[in-house]
Amino acid sequence: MALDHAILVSLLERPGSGYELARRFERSIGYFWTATHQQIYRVLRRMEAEGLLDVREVAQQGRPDKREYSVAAPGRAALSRWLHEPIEPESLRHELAVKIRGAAFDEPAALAGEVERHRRVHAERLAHYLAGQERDFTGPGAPPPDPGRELQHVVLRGGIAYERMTLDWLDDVLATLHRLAGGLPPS
Amino acid sequence: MALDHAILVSLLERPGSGYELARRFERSIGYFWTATHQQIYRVLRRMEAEGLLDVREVAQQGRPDKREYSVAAPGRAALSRWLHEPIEPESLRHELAVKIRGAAFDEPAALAGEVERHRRVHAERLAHYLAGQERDFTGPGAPPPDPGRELQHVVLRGGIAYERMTLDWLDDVLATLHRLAGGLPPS
DNA sequence: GACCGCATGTAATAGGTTACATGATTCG
DNA sequence: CGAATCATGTAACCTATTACATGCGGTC
Repeated sequence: MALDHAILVSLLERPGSGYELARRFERSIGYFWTATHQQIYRVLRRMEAEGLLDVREVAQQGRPDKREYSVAAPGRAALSRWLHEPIEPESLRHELAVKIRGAAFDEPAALAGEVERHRRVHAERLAHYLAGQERDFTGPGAPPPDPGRELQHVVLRGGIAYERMTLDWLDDVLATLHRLAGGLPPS
Repeated sequence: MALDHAILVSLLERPGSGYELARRFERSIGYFWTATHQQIYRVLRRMEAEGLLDVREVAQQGRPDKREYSVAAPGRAALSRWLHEPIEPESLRHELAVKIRGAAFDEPAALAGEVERHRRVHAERLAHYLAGQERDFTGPGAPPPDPGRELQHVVLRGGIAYERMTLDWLDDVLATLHRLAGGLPPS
């Protein structure tokens, strides 16, 4: 049920439509929780029916109308209850690692291209996070800090640390694949 | 469909029963892919029906019989095909990060206990990985390296790097929560 | 006698992805 | 005129989790 809570947090940070939420799940919130628009619309309907959210139809000029959701009192209470419950520390789910172990039963060197592609994607994500950090937190035009922003920043620092760690690890993987491919480079 | 491939890799590394696979998914393979026994039994049945796996009924003394699965030729081909397909670099899914951002709308300090609990779990995992590394790869009794083991080792190093990064990040989170709780410590 | 480990499953539900569908407006 | 963006949804399917269920053998 964590999508429910991610939506509550995002709507508390700023009310918005399903479409806007879907876009946030491609950026900011999406750094650590993903969801597609189909899923978001489904959950929004359910949460509205459960009385956790309020809706306001907003007419717009030059654009389709939208349904702007905001968090109702019971929604806030539900979030608060969840925040005080313990959750299970979660485990990784890393498909590429399955491939790497599987490479032992195929040509290990054939995987290098795929690993390099992943490396590029992670390098882009890191650059994107760093730009966001500069823009929203550490740069000259950034708004002054407050508790909510401090917490957003520490989560972003987690994303940055994750991408840096991943890049280092993928370099290790590439070096290992090259070593296995024959030429042992000088140690 | 990645559970299928994780099972193929694990059975190629060593044939085994559903029960044994479930145990491996709590250790080694489970470092980067999780699955419960219910799911594993269901998928094994399907993969057997699809001809990807062979089964052998093994009678045991003092224990229930078991169905030992191994990878059939079509299974090996399916794995090889998958290894040559690109996969999407995946995104994090970190429930604790949702909680941290949500803490802005509750008492931030109340989250410190939960974060510390997660920190302890990750410290235990790191210790467990390091012990496994010593036992299986770097210690004196470890078997000699071969390509398959090198690849297992580089995946384990990824798990170690992940846990170290997570511990550092959780320390950052705790420091941030304490700072928000009032006393600004000397910088 | 109670509990743990080995071994296998079913059933119900929840969560998530993919494909399909519609319709307006703006930009090149 | 075509493509992209804004905006909302349905339907089918697949994947994953939780709860329930059984039975033997060994250990405390």
